[in-house]
Amino acid sequence: MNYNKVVLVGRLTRDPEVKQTINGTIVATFTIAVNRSNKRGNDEVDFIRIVTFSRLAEFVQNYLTKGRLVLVEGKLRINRWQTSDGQNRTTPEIWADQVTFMDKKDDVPIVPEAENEIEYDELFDNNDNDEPPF
Amino acid sequence: MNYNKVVLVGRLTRDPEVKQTINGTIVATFTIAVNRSNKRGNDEVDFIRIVTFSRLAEFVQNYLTKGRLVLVEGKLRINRWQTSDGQNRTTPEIWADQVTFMDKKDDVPIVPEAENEIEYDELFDNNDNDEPPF
Amino acid sequence: MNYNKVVLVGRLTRDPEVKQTINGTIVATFTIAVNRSNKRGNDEVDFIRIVTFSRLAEFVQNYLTKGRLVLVEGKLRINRWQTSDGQNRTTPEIWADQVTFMDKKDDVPIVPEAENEIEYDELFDNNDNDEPPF
Amino acid sequence: MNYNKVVLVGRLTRDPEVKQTINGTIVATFTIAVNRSNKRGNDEVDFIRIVTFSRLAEFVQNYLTKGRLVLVEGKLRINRWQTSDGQNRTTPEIWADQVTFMDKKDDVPIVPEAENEIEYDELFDNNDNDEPPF
DNA sequence: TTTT
DNA sequence: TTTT
Repeated sequence: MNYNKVVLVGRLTRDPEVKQTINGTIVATFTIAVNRSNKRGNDEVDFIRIVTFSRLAEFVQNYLTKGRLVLVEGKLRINRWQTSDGQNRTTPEIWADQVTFMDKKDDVPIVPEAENEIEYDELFDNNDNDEPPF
Repeated sequence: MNYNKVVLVGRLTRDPEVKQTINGTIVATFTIAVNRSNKRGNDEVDFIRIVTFSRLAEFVQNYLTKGRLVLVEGKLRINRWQTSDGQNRTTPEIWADQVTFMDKKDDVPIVPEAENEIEYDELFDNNDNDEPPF
Repeated sequence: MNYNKVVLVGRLTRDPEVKQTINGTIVATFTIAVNRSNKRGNDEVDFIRIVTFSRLAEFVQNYLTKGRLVLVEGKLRINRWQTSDGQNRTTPEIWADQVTFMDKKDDVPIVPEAENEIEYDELFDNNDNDEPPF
Repeated sequence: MNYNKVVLVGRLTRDPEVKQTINGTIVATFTIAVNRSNKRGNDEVDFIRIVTFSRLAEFVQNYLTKGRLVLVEGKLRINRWQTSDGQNRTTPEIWADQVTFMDKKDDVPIVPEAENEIEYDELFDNNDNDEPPF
């Protein structure tokens, strides 16, 4: 009974950083600048940290660079942690499950999100009446 | 450079229908009534057809019933097809990749959507400075 | 207890059409082609009809043209109607409440969506302790 | 060319707090707990701060209470501020433009979001051919 | 009926 | 064809 979805379009503030977890999973992180569309200028920005894993992280590593415009879909996480002197801190970040280019540069592969890989027209026998395909 | 996302909350108008594709994939479909929140009454409704596959379809088959309130996330598809006498028709439907209960009945399992199954706290060595965990 | 949200990114298949309602409200409609990102080519498309009103319709009329890439946010409506010989038909369309360019051409005004027009920094007295601004 | 949208479903951790800005605008804030749907238990939660203004804030003040399940739609803001001793801090929050109940208690008014208030059926002259209403 |  |  819970739901958490974020969709953002913005530009990379730097090239992504890539690390590996202790069990070998690749993790790519980057920050996007999302301008707040206010009428008189564009001085307000949110800098939002994006985290990607595995196959999506490899895509990010290989193709995303500073300045590119991307659409990011994922979940908002509010990470809670402590400083060395025991103060509580909070870091927001998006765990992305989809990243799509919104600008064209060189040709770049589409990153297939995790989903049903079924071909629609192969699904059913033809029907020959006035009903929709399902 | 394309994106397609739909999020709906509404009630099942009937129990789901379950079929199988010619290669054995299970397909469960149902319609939800999504009321348009107009101020003076609630007479306007959109009846929206939802299609689910595989594991999600099994979940739908096992737990969704007429009248239940669900959140559905997926993609809008406008299917084009022809009647037997050659007329063009169009059927909108949502190919869901997530279905979540919004009402409580008996206890029911969470359906895990396809996603990164990584445990956050196992990811990295502890850091002992004033930096966030990544 | 209902919710209906659609977010799409796609290209205009033609220039918008503009009409007026019987009481003078301007209505601009257009269709966007939203490609389904399948791996081996890009042959599958959804053609989705978008409807805008009033101030947003004027923006659409003035700045949107065939081929432009836009992000559209709105509600899915399944309109039910009858043909002249009494057959039931159904037409899906998106009633947009936000349209944003995703490609750059000439400079074009931002269309302010209906929202809270409050300036953040004018909101409160300065606080001079360790608390966030609210 | 920027976009920022968040949709969350979760429960209020406390009753909302209500303040006023220096120019009289009412501001209601509250925190929702959004559980991460992990398979083996439900120990992980994100506590996400929600900010509402004006009419929506009044609705929040009058009807939302601790424990209620709500759907919140809005924009993610990463507020940057400084502590009294000059340290930089960051506070994430959602500026909501829609809040909807997801549980039923007593009957409660629908809060109309800012949008086009046009009645569909009053829009056009009747058409009596095989075309959809627009 | 369709966009790149 | 329709849910609360």
